[in-house]
Amino acid sequence: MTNLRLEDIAKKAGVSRSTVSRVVNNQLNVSDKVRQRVLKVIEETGFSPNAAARTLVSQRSNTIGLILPHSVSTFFTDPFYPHLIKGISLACNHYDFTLALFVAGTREYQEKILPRLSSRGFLDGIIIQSGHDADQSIILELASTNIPLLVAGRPLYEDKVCYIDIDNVSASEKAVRHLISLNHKHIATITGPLTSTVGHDRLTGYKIALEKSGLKYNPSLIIESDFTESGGYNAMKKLFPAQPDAVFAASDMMAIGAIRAIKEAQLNVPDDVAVVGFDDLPIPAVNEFQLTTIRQPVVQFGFKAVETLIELIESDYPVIKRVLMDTELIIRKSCGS
Amino acid sequence: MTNLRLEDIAKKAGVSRSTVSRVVNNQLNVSDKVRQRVLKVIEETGFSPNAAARTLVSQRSNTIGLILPHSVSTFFTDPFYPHLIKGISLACNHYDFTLALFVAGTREYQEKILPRLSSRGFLDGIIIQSGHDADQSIILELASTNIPLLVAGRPLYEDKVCYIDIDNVSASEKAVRHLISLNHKHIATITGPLTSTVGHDRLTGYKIALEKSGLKYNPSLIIESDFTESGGYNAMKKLFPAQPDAVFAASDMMAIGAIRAIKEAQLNVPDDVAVVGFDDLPIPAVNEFQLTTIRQPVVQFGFKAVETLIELIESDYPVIKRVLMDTELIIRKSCGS
DNA sequence: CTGAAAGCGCTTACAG
DNA sequence: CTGAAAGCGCTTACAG
Repeated sequence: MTNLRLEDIAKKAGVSRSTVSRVVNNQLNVSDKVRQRVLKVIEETGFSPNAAARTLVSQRSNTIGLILPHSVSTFFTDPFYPHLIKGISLACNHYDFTLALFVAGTREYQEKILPRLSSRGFLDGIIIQSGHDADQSIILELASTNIPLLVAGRPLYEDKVCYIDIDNVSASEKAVRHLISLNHKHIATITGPLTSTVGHDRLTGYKIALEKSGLKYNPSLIIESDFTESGGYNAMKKLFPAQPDAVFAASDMMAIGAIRAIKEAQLNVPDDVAVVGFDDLPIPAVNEFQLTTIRQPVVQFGFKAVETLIELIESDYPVIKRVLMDTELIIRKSCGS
Repeated sequence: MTNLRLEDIAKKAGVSRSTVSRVVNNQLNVSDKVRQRVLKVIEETGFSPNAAARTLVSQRSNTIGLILPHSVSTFFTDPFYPHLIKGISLACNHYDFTLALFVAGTREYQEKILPRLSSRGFLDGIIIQSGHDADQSIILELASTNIPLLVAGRPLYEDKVCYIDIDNVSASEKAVRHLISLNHKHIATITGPLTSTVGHDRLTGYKIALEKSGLKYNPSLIIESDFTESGGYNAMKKLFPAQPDAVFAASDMMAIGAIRAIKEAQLNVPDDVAVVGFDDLPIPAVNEFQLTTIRQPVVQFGFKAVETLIELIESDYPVIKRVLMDTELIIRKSCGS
């Protein structure tokens, strides 16, 4: 564990530096006798090779960066992020990569971080979690560094970069179709911010479902909100005049807020207003309200993101990749049956 | 942004490699004329120095590791972690360090991660978030690698390693003293797991407060729990027979669970049973119940942890550091006035 | 103020 | 199967 070099191990084992290197890297062209001798010395000394030297010569750091850009203030309330990080960490451990985490916070920090991100020989690839319009410039900047880049969340200029996302459009369509199949006619939606592609895509799914089933599209049944509980509550209050018999909220937190508003209005869920959410958060409230919702495979999403990035890293020529992940409709009681 | 080297910039600017290096590193012994010329070429080419080469020669990676060990299943529900990560990230950005995150998950992964952690030339220092008994072996293992190590959370063998922690003992003492000052006589406590130093220290503070004020120590007023809402709820139910007039819960979530149990028992908070929590979580429930609690400076804690680690890294000889951070009693209505 | 040279600790053709 | 040597891209005394 001290500052031993390959050279020192070589001397102790009575072989050359090259041979020790081969043993360390599990190459086969070493006689068993020599290998054992070298392994013994390594064991005894606790030697482990210098990562920087390895990176320098092999041009591979086995490190990937995860960037959470400044628009992520929900980082602290939304269980999405811990789960995403879990999935990414699992995959990094599995594939022997190290994860460098960058919480950008503000534009100022983005600028401080950028040089570090783009310095050669540091990161083999980068995942940036986004989907918000405000992050598009940093995405394009990163894309121009030639370091393999994967956007987690559909970016605005999707033709320029590789990305992975939940299939928000068909997930939402699935949720709304379920409401339609239960014979609801006046289906409202509370959207996420339409400055983000997530917000946008979930609204698109809603529209497609209506269209396919021949239901009328009614603008007064659509309220833009912000993914939060209080946002959902306020949005629901604005929806009452339009007399919806069902609501598709683009997040569980908004669904929970909406339910609070519905109950305050002395109405019943699901009899007066059916509610479907989105996320399937592992929080007590989702259970308490028996929320029907869309389950996002967040951990798998993170895992798959790393796998996809590694493919990009190992590909010899530039490729454009798109990955969309399927979701599952979880039927509970908030929309009747 | 392509694979330019110092050498290439030198050639384009008509100077030596050494000079370019000096300019890049902002050293002063370069004439202004030459500096400008070099800077211009750097600007035009988008050159940025190779991090691995730099690390190799300078023996400094400017990267620190944060390890979240396997006992951290609360990672996904407890806002402590995102806030900790925020503080650590802020400090890393500020001091130009990069954060490598290791979510150990299981013992198996701990073993996979360990070689990477201890490989020379990769991390300048390591922060391990812990305080749980189960993590002691990995802490001791890391301590033996000679890489500067800071434990975030008081470790079991505190004489062997550097650590930073919230001052849990005096925080709890402060909380319980507050209850005593309000004339409560039968003060119960719901502790965290006593297999963790946090759980332990908060209980110690409780005992000290009682002792100092001459109140009798009554074992039936102490229930061990697990920091969760349902844990607090169940613990409170067990406490009723002992007829407490106040409860100090070692976490806000447990306090909220306790309040639920108290209300179910048709009792009133704070008139029948006063409640004090611990954390001051930024969640709606804390506000809703007007919970009197101890505010932990979690973001500052993370920031300070990085600063302390950097001191360790920059110190020429091994030192043992201890940092305890102060807390604040936030008085709301859950314990009367 | 500037440059030539050594060296950080590895990997990997190349030769034997 | 094994070793000598070159080279990855920097920094930093040393000399001028």
